[in-house]
Amino acid sequence: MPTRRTKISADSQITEATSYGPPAAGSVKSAGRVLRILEFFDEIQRDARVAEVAERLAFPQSSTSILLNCLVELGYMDYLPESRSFLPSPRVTLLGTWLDKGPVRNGSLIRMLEELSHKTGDTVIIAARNGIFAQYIHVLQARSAMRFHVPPGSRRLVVWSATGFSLLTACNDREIRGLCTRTNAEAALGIPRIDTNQVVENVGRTRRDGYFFSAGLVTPGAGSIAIPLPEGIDGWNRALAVAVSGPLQDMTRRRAEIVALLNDVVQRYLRPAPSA
Amino acid sequence: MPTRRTKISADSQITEATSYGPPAAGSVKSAGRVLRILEFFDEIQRDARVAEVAERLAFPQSSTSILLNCLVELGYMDYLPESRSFLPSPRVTLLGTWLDKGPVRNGSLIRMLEELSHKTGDTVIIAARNGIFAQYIHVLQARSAMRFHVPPGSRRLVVWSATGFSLLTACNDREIRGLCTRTNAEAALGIPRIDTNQVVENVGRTRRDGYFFSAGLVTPGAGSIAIPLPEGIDGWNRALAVAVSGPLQDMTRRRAEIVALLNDVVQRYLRPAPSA
DNA sequence: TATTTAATATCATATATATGATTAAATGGA
DNA sequence: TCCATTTAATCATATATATGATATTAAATA
Repeated sequence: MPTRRTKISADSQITEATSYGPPAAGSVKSAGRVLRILEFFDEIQRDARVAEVAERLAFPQSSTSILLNCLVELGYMDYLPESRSFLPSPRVTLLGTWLDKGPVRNGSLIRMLEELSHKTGDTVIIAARNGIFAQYIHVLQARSAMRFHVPPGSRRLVVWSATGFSLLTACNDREIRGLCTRTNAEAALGIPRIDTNQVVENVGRTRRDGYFFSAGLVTPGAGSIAIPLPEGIDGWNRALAVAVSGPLQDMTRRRAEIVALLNDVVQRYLRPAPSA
Repeated sequence: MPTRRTKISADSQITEATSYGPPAAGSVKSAGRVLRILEFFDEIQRDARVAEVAERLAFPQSSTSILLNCLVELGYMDYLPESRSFLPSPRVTLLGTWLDKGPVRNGSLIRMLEELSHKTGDTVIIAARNGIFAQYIHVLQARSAMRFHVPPGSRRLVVWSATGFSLLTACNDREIRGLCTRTNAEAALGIPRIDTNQVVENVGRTRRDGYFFSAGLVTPGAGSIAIPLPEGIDGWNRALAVAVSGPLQDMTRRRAEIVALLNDVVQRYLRPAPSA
């Protein structure tokens, strides 16, 4: 039996957030908060005051105040005295720009998401694999009235979610089965046991169809249509998947339309020239 | 006597790092560390192990280990088991991308810096104003043997540095004088008193010449040539300045050449079409 | 201007984090 | 395989942070 280093760290880091679903707790509180604050601004795309940040992220007002002022001090936030509001500084924009010379950095991935969001009105998600999870690394919230709010950073089991199946299309069956075993071992806390054969089958279907339709697979009442992005899309060969998510009824009805749209935008934004 | 809110928070946040120069302490330790880690990867542009990060950033190894694993947990870092190394995830790339539809986001600012770095071999800096400081929000380290290492986040007095004078070209004399007063009040801890008239004169010269040459103004033995960037370059009207920095002798000798190069790259990368 | 309301900073302290020392694991030779 | 070496995780605890309550400030209104 090979000892797995990974297992150790996973155990120690995942405390009460051991289960899947909602965001990861993350052991260092303010570390996570800083990033959630930056993502919050990413979501609202305007300046915001202490009270608003505190409320939306459910941080205590006093802590939020201290943290925001600390970020100003460090040069990652600007303070706008006239409105007593905060806004990420250009220093943030530069973080991570080097990572990707391709679609992420040049903005075509973002533009693609914006078109998807605009044309569907639904929640649009990019997911990447993180351990046994598919983690939502970027979320454009739905603009429709009836909507599920999906916080960025949310996780779903990679072996049991629409985005997960899409991510797994890049893996062979042996790897997939290994992940199922690992998932059943690590995440087996009240979660129904994952059926390995069914996972392999679902991934296979995703490969054949080019997408996966989830009808309330994780969230009852929610439907998701996910497709894998072309490999190498992010510069270092890490699989990514995009999903459109909304009320199940809605997704079911518009399934064909959304699948067509997804294929279309991927084709237009990500295929043509992978040059800068 | 008007009460200034800003003053209060400045006092409480700036502890022992009250003086200018080296990086700001920032009150929330791990908040700052997270961002310094991301910037570190920005600097080395490859994966790195715990030990290396710990050493280069002078964090304790144990703290570094915990923090990196926490970032993996949160989905901001990828762990590469085969090399036991870490690398920022695509989630980081998306932070702050919305902020700027212009040169920062589309990469032309970055490409401009890269060309500057390549052609001069010297340290290349972008600075933005942060309170009474010009803060280095992005730094490409020199590739020459004899070099000063300039950590990103470093600060200089905006009223007494090459980048500062460049940033102040966007301000009128009244604002500049106000900043001098404020600087003398807030930062007067062993720093020679700033001569307001001389500051106004230096900014004026920067306006006329289009650049400012600093001969060891802050760091003895170091020379800097700074120029203001066109306004609105970052999408929300925040002044930015670019500087090339190196050994004073070197800078003095190549002054004309570097000034010409700076003007040239700004012209080529940032003037043409401010469209996406 | 005085008063009310809303928003944010500050304070003391309970609590979570950061750290040096240690243990455990992985790697590379003999 | 075993040992030496390198690297990273873990532990207990000193220390720094997070927080509810409160004071302060600014804005809105009379």
